[in-house]
Amino acid sequence: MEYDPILEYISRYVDLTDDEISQLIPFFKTKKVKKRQFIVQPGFVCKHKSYVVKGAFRAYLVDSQGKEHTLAFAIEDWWISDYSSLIYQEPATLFVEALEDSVLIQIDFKDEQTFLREIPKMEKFERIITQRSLAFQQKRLLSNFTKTAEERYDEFINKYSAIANRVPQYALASYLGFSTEYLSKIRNRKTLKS
Amino acid sequence: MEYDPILEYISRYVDLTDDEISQLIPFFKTKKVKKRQFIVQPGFVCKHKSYVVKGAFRAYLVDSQGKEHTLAFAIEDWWISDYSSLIYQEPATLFVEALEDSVLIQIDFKDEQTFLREIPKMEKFERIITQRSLAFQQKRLLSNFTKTAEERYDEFINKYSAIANRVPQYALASYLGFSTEYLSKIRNRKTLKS
DNA sequence: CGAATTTCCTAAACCAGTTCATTTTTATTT
DNA sequence: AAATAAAAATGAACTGGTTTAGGAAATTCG
Repeated sequence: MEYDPILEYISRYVDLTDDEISQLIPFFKTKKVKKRQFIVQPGFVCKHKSYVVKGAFRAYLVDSQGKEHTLAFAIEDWWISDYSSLIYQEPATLFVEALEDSVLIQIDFKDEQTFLREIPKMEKFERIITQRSLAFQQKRLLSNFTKTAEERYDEFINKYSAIANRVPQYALASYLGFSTEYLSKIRNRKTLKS
Repeated sequence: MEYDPILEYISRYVDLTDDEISQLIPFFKTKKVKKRQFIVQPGFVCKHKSYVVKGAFRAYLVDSQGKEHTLAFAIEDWWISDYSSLIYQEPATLFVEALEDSVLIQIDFKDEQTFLREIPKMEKFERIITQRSLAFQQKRLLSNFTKTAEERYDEFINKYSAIANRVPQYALASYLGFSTEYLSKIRNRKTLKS
């Protein structure tokens, strides 16, 4: 069924009864977006969290000098949003852009507050996936501190080759925290060696 | 009472009944630690999360070149631990060290699993504070990407002067992601200006 | 298909922040 | 209070990564 992927995702962390599943389903909304469309933009409050059924996204910030910094990627079976904007319901600072024609399942922020009250197991689900995101973010911060640009590149290619092959290189460079020019230099160094 | 600070903290996010409070209290353990003592060390599984009643701590990593990188500080009314080690119950990679003689309230990881089952409101509490930590971490990552060393220093001094004045400068430099020597340079530049 | 736009690559000059080596200052211990 | 250890400052030489400016490929779309 249409919502099987997201239900399967949730069931990895909590066991929902059939009843709970039917309570939950009305809160899901499918949304299609075309390449280069934005689902979140600075200045507007982020109203839902999005689960990627098909396609690819990036969340990025444009700084005062006009440079882009990618905070997150999402492909199939990942979530994406402007997290601060969503939980505090304040204007977003990030762009979230489709890198390909994509399909999402969205959950409205207010709806989520409702079902968290109605289905306590969903509190547990939220708690667990947030804890995991936090652990992930901490690893990334440490990786940025302790590793060189080239080491971070290698690490990403190994861990997330599925993403690396699908996103533009300028997006990858801005995720890893260096310039596109330097990414070229790194890749060039590597092809010379082999 | 001994546990008032932590109960007050929890009550900012959820309303506990007197019953729930008495259910919860047996899970708290007070612990005193001396300056330079470690409450978490690499290789050992982190067994509790700690709420700081009095004192100051830092969580840091030592990289392959022997350099230290501070992931977090905690003073009164903050929490600290090696988060990954705690939630996955795997060996820690961080040191968590007391920067002053301190007093903690600790919650054992397994005990927490128990009361999360017994007191559903605590699931909500955990969910909310984890969400906030995640939002905080994302801001920090973006700040590292978009700002210069001096801007990050200024920002920290403004937002967390209480911490900045209490922790050694090498710890602050390693939190902000640059060398102690460079921190000296920044401070020197500033005192010349004024 | 062909034109326009977006993405990717190259190379030299440059700079923010590091490294190394030494000194001064401040805490801690006896 | 002296002795020792820990933390902070200084300055010169250096380097990892940026900037600027240009050209070559690859996509997109009428």
